[in-house]
Parts: sequence; C-alpha cells; structure tokens
Amino acid sequence: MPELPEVETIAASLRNGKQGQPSLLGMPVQAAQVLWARTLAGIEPDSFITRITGQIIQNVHRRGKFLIIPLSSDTLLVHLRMSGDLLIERQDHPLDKHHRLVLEIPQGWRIAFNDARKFGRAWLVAEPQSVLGALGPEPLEDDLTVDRFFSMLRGKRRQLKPLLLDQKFIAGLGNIYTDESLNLARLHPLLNSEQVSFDQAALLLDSIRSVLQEGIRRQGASIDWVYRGGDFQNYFRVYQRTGLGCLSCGTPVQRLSVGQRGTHICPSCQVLPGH
DNA sequence: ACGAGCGCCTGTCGGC
DNA sequence: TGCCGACAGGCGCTCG
Repeated sequence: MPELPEVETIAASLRNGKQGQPSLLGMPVQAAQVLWARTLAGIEPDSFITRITGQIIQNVHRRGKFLIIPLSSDTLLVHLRMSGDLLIERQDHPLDKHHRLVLEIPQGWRIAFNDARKFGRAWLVAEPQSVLGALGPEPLEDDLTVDRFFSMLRGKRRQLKPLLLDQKFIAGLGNIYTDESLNLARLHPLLNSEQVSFDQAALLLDSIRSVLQEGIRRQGASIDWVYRGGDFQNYFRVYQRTGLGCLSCGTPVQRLSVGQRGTHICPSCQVLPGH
C-alpha cells in the first residue's frame, strides 16, 4: 500500500495526533503483544517484548518508505510493504484478525500494526543505520541536485522504471508514483538510464517531486480495500486508468508489464526512441 | 551489472 | 453459487 506520501502522512499523524487520537510523543510503551512472529526482523518475540517495554517514544519520522520511531535507548523501524498500516486505537477495541503487533501506551490507547498480507516488518535496533544504511537519496531533499541525479542516471545502464523502484537508487518511490512521474516527464519506463539527457533528467526530477508533493498534500492515495483516507487516487494521470484518455492528449492509457509490475503509460506521450 | 522468475501472504474481482 | 486465475501500493533471493 504505502509509498513515500502515504508513509509521510502516517508519520505526521502519529507525531502530531489528529482528531480523536493522541500524539505518540513522550508516550511510554507499557506492554507489547506479538501476534505474528515473522513480523519481527532479527529478534524473537520474547526479547522484543522485554526490550521495548518501558521505552519512551521520542519522535516519529520517515526515511524512504520506513517509519522511524526513536525510543529511549533503541529505535523501532517499521516497513509496511504492501498492505501494512499503523493504527492508534482504544485498548478495549477487539483485536482485528490482521493485527500482527500491538503496543500498549497510556490512557487506554494502543498502537496496532495491521497487515493482511504479512509482508510488513518491524525492527528494534540500537543503530538505525544498520537497516537504513543502503537507501538512496531522499527525492524531496535539496542535496539531490539535478547534476547529481543526472550523473546517477548516467552511471547506470538500467530501464528507468525498475531503476526508480530500486530503493538503493532513490528512496520512497513505488509503483504508483513511478508511473505518474514517468508520465509527467513524458519518459518511457523502458528507456535506458544512460540515454537520458540532462534536460530529461531535470524534468524527471521535477516530475518526481511534484507528484510526491501532490501525493503528500492529498494525504496519499486510497485504493481498493486498503483505505487510508487520502484522495490522491482521484488525480492519477495513468495509474489504473487503462483505456481511459491521457490527460494531455486523449490517447487511451496502455497497461504493460515491466519487471513483473503493472505499468501504465500514454503511448503517444511516452515514446521509446527507435520504436 | 542487469533482468527475469519466484517466494512470501491474503484478499478481491471478473469470467465461466 | 462456487471455482479458478489474475492481480495487488514491496522486496529479497537465485540464476543466467
């Protein structure tokens, strides 16, 4: 489910609280339950519970698609993968069958990691870099300049779409925002990264940023049965719009498969050179 | 270095 | 109605 804008939205609501739901800042973890052991990466349930209990939540932020929750002495890292979500709910609310991890916090609240497909993971580590160390640059940070992005692209010989999905190359993009960014930049997902011109690299970086920022502004996208509350899905240019008209030229949007991922393009706006 | 294929899981949807 | 395949916002692994 979540890509950068959805994770950013979740981090902000856990940090700041929202209507009918407290901020987590300063809250101690009073008890923990592990309902699906494989949700925990590199730690057994008993050790996890012992170690996290009593630690106080210092902050909630994001790096790529990871939620980062610094505690008194360790850091809790959460990756929601395809179907995960972090919910704040009352302790007397019945446990959903998809809850995998539950942390009890004061005043009758709890944090629930809900994840139907069980792909999500949580880490409890002293050093967050041990998990986050290999991530590529943040697309919205100023240190990712056009010059740097251009040389990153030219330094690889890869199809643009799988490259943008590679979290070691750039952090936070997933299937939706990659398709949207490539369409906005009028670049074909199979174009080789070493063939991208400087101007195209500049346009692509600009497109990535504008799509991510609009996603954040709209609090992410809500699709299918995994609903989050954002409404960016109503503003998609190509994603899941197969057969509908391109917003720029009216040509029907095409669906193809790239790296075993459903991929959406406008065949008129996104042309592969020499084809 | 790169891409394809597959495994991990559960749920939904469309076709028959 | 039931069954069956395709598909799903991710990522790590193996194999050429």
